[in-house]
Amino acid sequence: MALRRSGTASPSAAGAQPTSAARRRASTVRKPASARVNEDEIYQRIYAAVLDHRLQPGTKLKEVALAELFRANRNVIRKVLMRLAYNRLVALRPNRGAVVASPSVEESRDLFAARRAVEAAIVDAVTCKIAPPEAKALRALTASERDAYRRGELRKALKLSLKFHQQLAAIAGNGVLGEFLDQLIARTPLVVLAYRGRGTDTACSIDQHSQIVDAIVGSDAAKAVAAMTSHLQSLEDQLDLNDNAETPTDLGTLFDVDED
Amino acid sequence: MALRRSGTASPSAAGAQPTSAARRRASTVRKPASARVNEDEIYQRIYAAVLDHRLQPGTKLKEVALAELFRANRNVIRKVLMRLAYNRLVALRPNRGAVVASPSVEESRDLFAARRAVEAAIVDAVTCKIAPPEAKALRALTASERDAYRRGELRKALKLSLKFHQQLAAIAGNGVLGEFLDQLIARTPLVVLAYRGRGTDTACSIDQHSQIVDAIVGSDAAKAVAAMTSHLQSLEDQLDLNDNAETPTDLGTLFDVDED
DNA sequence: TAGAATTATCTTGTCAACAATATTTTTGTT
DNA sequence: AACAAAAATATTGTTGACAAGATAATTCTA
Repeated sequence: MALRRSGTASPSAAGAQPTSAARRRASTVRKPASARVNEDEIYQRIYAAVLDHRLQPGTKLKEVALAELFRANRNVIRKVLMRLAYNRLVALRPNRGAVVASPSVEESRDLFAARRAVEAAIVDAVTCKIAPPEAKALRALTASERDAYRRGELRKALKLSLKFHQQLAAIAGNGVLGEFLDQLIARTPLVVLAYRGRGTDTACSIDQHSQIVDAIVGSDAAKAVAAMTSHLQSLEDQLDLNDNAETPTDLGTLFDVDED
Repeated sequence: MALRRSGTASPSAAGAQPTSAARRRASTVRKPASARVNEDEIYQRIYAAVLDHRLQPGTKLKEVALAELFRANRNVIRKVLMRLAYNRLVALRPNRGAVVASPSVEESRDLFAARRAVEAAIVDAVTCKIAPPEAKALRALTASERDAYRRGELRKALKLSLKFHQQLAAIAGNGVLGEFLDQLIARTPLVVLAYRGRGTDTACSIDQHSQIVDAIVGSDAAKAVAAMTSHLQSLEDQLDLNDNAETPTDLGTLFDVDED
């Protein structure tokens, strides 16, 4: 965090135009190709591209192409890829570059199990130390979440849903658990994208969020934990995590095809 | 992982001698100063130095000094420092270099709370899916741990104690939780060193480990979780995590003194 | 002599060229 | 035409030099 820099150097250096190959790949991330961007913006950009399914699992992320695309040095790209690899959003194979990660069924299950463990602990802590203003803030969050859903603003609703979980972590006040949750949240969408089944999607989650808050303000820790656990379980249940699924995207990865 | 390389280049290149400043610092890590070492060996070396208290919290880790010391490129050092920063063993301040992390009291408490959450989940999973051979392996581990203690081989005993926790994670079979535990275990010794109080130390932990195994093989998940939780709690209780402690090592950090 | 401003030195951040490895294309053989 | 070997290309890994920033030392002023 806090790696900010003033940036925005003079764009007059009319030097290197991206190669045609780089331009082709550039269309995948779709960027105005203007000023150079700093490190964590590149991170966010690629991250968003992965989550929006614009970059499918298995896609190779070549350093020079990304560097030319973002008008950044290859060194910066390298750091970004390392960060992404750390969060398991990309896989970094020695001497063979980075590819968008394709989480296995097992990994997906583990991820949700880990979320249950971590968020159960968070909810438990929150129930013990919740104060009226914080409870109010949680209520407000679920309310605006519900609003967004009713208006059909799915994008915003999803964002607020994320914020709900992170808000709980903030109230719990455990920085370490907070970091873990961030990591888990970062990895979840990739799993959801890879294995999403029938699309009840997140529609029902708002009620579940409310139930969690109810239990918390009622100081019923066991109930709150149970509500959170079943909430996450229902999310996992919406996925197609059957062993017969044969990991749809892994096929592309296996043969190393990156269709443009 | 698996970044191994054949390495061991000819040490005959009698070129650049380390500067006197670099040599002074070198004494802190104490290394024969021979052949160049690869990335994760450097990582392990610095990690061990931090845990052995040879590198006190707050000590600056300058890139060139480390590079000369390990006969490595600055780039390699940089990657190592990033990895260490990721595991919170060092703090990476922009434009100001890396220092050995000095965990706060709050962070230390959070760490143990997180361990309780994660390891509780692990123990719970283990109790559900334990098989006879694995149970036997756990027994063997605690046995050799006890042996090491009786022989006074504290170093080995500590190592086996670590292995016990990691073995549980392995049996649980959840890779994500396993990674989390690894991170937590990596950070724990720094906290223990910074805040260790009266030295009952880890002497009692062997019995507690046995109790955990007992509950597991007895298929009593609740009891096993409770045993693990109280085990970790007793470890935390051995530390001086009172707010009045004024974070002993932070003083050195504050004034940026790195006494050689 | 104490404190502030300036200069000098040291340290990290950035970059471009080179080396090593992997991938693709071409060529030759059966 | 299908397969294997070899060359050509492309991609990642490494290195050293330079720029930007921070720290330490010096000089100047009150």
